[in-house]
Amino acid sequence: MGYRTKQREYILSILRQQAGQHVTVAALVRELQDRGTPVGTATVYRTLEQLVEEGSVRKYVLDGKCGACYQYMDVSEKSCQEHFHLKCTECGKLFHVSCAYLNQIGAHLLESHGFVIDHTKTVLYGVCASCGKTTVQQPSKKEK
Amino acid sequence: MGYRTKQREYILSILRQQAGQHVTVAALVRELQDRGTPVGTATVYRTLEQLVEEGSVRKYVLDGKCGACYQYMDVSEKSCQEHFHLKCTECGKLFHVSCAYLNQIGAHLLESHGFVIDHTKTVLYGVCASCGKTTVQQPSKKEK
DNA sequence: TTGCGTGCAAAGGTTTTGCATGGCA
DNA sequence: TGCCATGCAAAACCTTTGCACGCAA
Repeated sequence: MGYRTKQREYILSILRQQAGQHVTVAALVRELQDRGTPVGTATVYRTLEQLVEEGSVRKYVLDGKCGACYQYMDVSEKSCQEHFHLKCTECGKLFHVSCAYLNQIGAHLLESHGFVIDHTKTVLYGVCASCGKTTVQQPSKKEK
Repeated sequence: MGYRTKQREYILSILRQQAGQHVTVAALVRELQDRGTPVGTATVYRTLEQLVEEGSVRKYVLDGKCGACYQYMDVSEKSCQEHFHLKCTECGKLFHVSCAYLNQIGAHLLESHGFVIDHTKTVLYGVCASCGKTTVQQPSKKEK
């Protein structure tokens, strides 16, 4: 589905290169620009939409602040690579955590609670290691 | 924190009445209007922001399409600091889950990842038992 | 040649912000 | 009285859409 155009190749090239990581549309457009292969924003959106549909890319809507994030799933990971996302409420940083222990959670939720977790939309909020050292669980909003 | 203004009361009144349900800012503004107690949109946003901060209200960003959803947590639920919340993306229902297994997660995250999870902000998204029987989690986009 | 893909700009919607005014404490 | 809260409008953003042109098949 879809023609094989150079714009699509440029976009896929970046996505594959950063497979597993989160990329925003803005970052993607900037990178394309920097590489000397600029692609229109609308095209980027339209292409990503298709990729999400066909399952090559996941779309995350972490919070309205900075727009959606897209993540390329390479073939091997597409089915099994399940990891959690931790977002620090202090520094806003996003952590990808994929450890055996956490991976059991999905299975536990399903077996004991009949709940199929969607890693695409789930984000664990809290305070990361570096912020935790200095802060005393104080939800701040002023540091904008 | 914050003055006790009538606008705030109007907003809280609606939120409390629909406790547990999710409300969009647009719907809130419309309802306020219909009740003959209109409140400026900016004020609604600012008030909700405060309520989210103090934990009375939860903010959900399910998909960028229709804006964020807000959900009032009544007092009995507010103190659910030590268990997880599961929200079904199909029926929108919120589940409070507190089992020994899940409670270990907080400890694990802290010990192995230095991450202090905030249960008041964290929601696990997925498909609940009853919805899972019939649905096959298909990311659709057509039903706008 | 056909029709999808692309780019640009404009439109659309949500959320934020600046500023003067009004109300709580 | 001092400050925060409110409202309005404008701005800021992200995303979508219309339309003419270009390119893949």
